[in-house]
Amino acid sequence: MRIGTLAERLRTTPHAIRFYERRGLLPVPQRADNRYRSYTEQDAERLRLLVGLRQLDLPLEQAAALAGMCTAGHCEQVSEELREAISQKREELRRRIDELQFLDRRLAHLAGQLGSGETPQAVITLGKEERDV
Amino acid sequence: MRIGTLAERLRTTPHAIRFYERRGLLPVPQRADNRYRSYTEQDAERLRLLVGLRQLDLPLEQAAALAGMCTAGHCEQVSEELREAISQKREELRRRIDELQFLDRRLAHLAGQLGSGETPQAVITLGKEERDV
DNA sequence: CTTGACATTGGAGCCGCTCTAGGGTTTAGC
DNA sequence: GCTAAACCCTAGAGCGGCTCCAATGTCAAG
Ligand SMILES: [Zn+2]
Ligand SMILES: [Zn+2]
Ligand SMILES: [Zn+2]
Ligand SMILES: [Zn+2]
Repeated sequence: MRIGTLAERLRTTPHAIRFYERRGLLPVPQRADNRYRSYTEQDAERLRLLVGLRQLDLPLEQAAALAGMCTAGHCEQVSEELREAISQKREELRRRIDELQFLDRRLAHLAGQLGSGETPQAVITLGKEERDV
Repeated sequence: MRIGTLAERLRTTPHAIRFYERRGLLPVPQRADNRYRSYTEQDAERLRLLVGLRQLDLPLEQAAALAGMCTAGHCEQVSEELREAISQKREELRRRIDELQFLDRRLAHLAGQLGSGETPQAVITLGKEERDV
């Protein structure tokens, strides 16, 4: 299978696949006579795992490592590490969501102040730094 | 005032300030005899606005542009543009928060499946691509 | 005088792609 | 057989917004 076909099947792009390869995150595939990359079903399966793990927003290196292990049959260990990674990611998500919601409330408040005639300087307070130093 | 002092007052770093300057987002400050950057209160005020706007997570270029305009006295217009930018940013935030919450639910579901003995491959479904093509 | 904190410059590194330039190859229709 | 579209190749730049590094210069306190 050629790179475009593989990319389409996994809803990614040839660029991304080549990028993973350059980074050493995927086994170097065979080449046809015309130098086109030629992927097996096993290659595809491994990449499918990698892409799937990336969609969980795991760091690329970790996603690639887990995909490699799993393909090599260490599914138990992958399962373990994955549970751990998921729990960490969920904590990170909770923090991030809180941040974004906080920012949203701040923006709502600001919009209100601007609407009632406050100047930008007055509104972008930042605490007028010097006061609390 | 030197760059370190200014950075501390605005809770940013000398690196960041020089970075803004290199990007042409801040007026080039005067230099002392020793070639150290020397900032006036007006410089500080302008940077304060920039930093404040960045904390609202406006794009750097836009934050810098608004800070410049405001410093130049076009506060009305800034106020207008800022309201618009805030409303757009809030939409973006809503979308982003939805995404993150969706991912969080997915992760929770996955953790459950892994806990009840499913293999990673089975769980990182991705729809087993071929089916819906 | 020495030590340490501060300043200077230019440039690399982070993340994970995405896109471009400048080629070569395959494929479908006519 | 020919042409045009769509694919493939490589190497490298670019994105945002800093952060950090190296190598060097400057200055205040003890
Ligand atoms: Zn496995
Ligand atoms: Zn208020
Ligand atoms: Zn103003
Ligand atoms: Zn289910």
